[in-house]
Amino acid sequence: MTPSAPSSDTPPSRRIAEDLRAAIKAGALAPGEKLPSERTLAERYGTARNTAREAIRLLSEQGLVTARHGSGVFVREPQRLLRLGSDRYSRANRETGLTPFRLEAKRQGKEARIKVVAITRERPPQDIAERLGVRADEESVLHRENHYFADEEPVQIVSTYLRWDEAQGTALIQPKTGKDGIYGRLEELGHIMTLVRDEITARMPTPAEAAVLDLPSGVPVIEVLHTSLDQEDEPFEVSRYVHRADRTGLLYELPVE
Amino acid sequence: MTPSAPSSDTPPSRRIAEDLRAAIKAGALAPGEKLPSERTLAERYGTARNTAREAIRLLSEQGLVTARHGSGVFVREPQRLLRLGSDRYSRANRETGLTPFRLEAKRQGKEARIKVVAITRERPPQDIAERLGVRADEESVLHRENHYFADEEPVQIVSTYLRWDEAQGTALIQPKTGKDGIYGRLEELGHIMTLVRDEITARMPTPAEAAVLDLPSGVPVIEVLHTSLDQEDEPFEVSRYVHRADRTGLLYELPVE
DNA sequence: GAGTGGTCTAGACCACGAA
DNA sequence: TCGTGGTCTAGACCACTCT
Repeated sequence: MTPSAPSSDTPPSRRIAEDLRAAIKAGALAPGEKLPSERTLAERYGTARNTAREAIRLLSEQGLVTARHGSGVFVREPQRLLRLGSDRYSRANRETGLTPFRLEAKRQGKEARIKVVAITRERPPQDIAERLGVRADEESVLHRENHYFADEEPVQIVSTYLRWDEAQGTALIQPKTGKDGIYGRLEELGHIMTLVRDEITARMPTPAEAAVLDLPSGVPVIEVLHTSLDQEDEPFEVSRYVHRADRTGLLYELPVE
Repeated sequence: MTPSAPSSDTPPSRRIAEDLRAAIKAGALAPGEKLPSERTLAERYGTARNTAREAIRLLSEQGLVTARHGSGVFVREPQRLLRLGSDRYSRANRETGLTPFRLEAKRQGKEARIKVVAITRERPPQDIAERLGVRADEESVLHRENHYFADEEPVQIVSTYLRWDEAQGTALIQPKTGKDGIYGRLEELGHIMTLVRDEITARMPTPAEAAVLDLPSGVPVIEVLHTSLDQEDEPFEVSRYVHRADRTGLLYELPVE
């Protein structure tokens, strides 16, 4: 709103950043376009290269530009979002034979791929244990970790936790869980999904997440802690979704009253 | 996961950052605790001060630490989240006489304050116009902008958009909208809220938002584009919520099928 | 006043990408 | 090969906080 006068006392690095930001917002620097090089900016503003570099760092922290080593700094292109709707858990969608992720990817003409990273018995993290109703000090859960790709680009990390005593010896500990996926198997175990609870936060990625998701700086992740409750209001599955925020939108539709 | 061996070829700044990150995760550096000063780190690792500084910058980008000018760099303390539940739009809650925000703040023993920043007639942004079903090339909406504070700390920016032709001349253009707030007035205009649609994304804040919300670096915002639909499935109110992500969690509970 | 982070300089060498 | 960003050095001065 108030441009707050990038006046004389604002340091050069911010001045440069302000100018570039304005140029980007005004469209003078279009998405995908290359910014002047650090050395050029430095000369143009009569500063040291590090000062121009600091300006660009500020922009990249804001998610406006991405540096590509060896080739330049570019205005980031707005990404089309994968819209994950609140109907993604519904049985109707399940019966298409496509998982919600595949469905959404297909809608955008992208190829979905899911990589099974790990299927292990573990001690659950505290927040998972609380929600699943199991002990955090025992190896009480089966942990399935998957990475999801759209057109070979990683877009989400999913960690699913199930009670070990239920999963043990079933297809749930196999890479391929069969028709309708894990929810199909869980239904056979007597769990009809009747209510889901999604707890949503956002934060900056850990270095490990940034590596897996191939995240440039200035892109946060959305974390969804998802709990499935059955016909007896018992939680039977908890998952942690970590989405790259520049590729993902969530959509919740709910009746009021 | 794989610590990926912070080996000999990783640059000193990352090495320092890795070490500090490990110390924080292990609890050797507790939340609220002060890190060694940049000059101390530089000496300890035998580098220039700028290199130690770069390490700290990496951590602050990850949201792990906050620098306080003149006093030091501190491990960020986990904040208790304001949990905004999907029942926040329900009439039942409305009838407590407290807005959802006041309700949640009260639950945490915090004092809520709402500041009316602007009430103006405007041309709506494109995304708002689409959802409200009005023209984007005319001054077709009333825009109410509010800032929300918990214990005098800003936590969200809310921009509410209503059709100008409806709002004009009613209490909706007043700072105080009367009993049950704007939804009370909109109900008098014949709009019963029957369905809400929330579209959720996360991103880094703009400089203006960072200023209003008093955001340290490494803290993203959650943006919720909220649409209220009435008994005829017509949208009658669209709001954009911008929450600081380190203070806000969203909670959606929904029946399946 | 002493110690802290914030900003800047004027260099240097390296790693990567495109031609 | 050349231009780009990535990292680093060894200084400097300023602005802020705390005591």
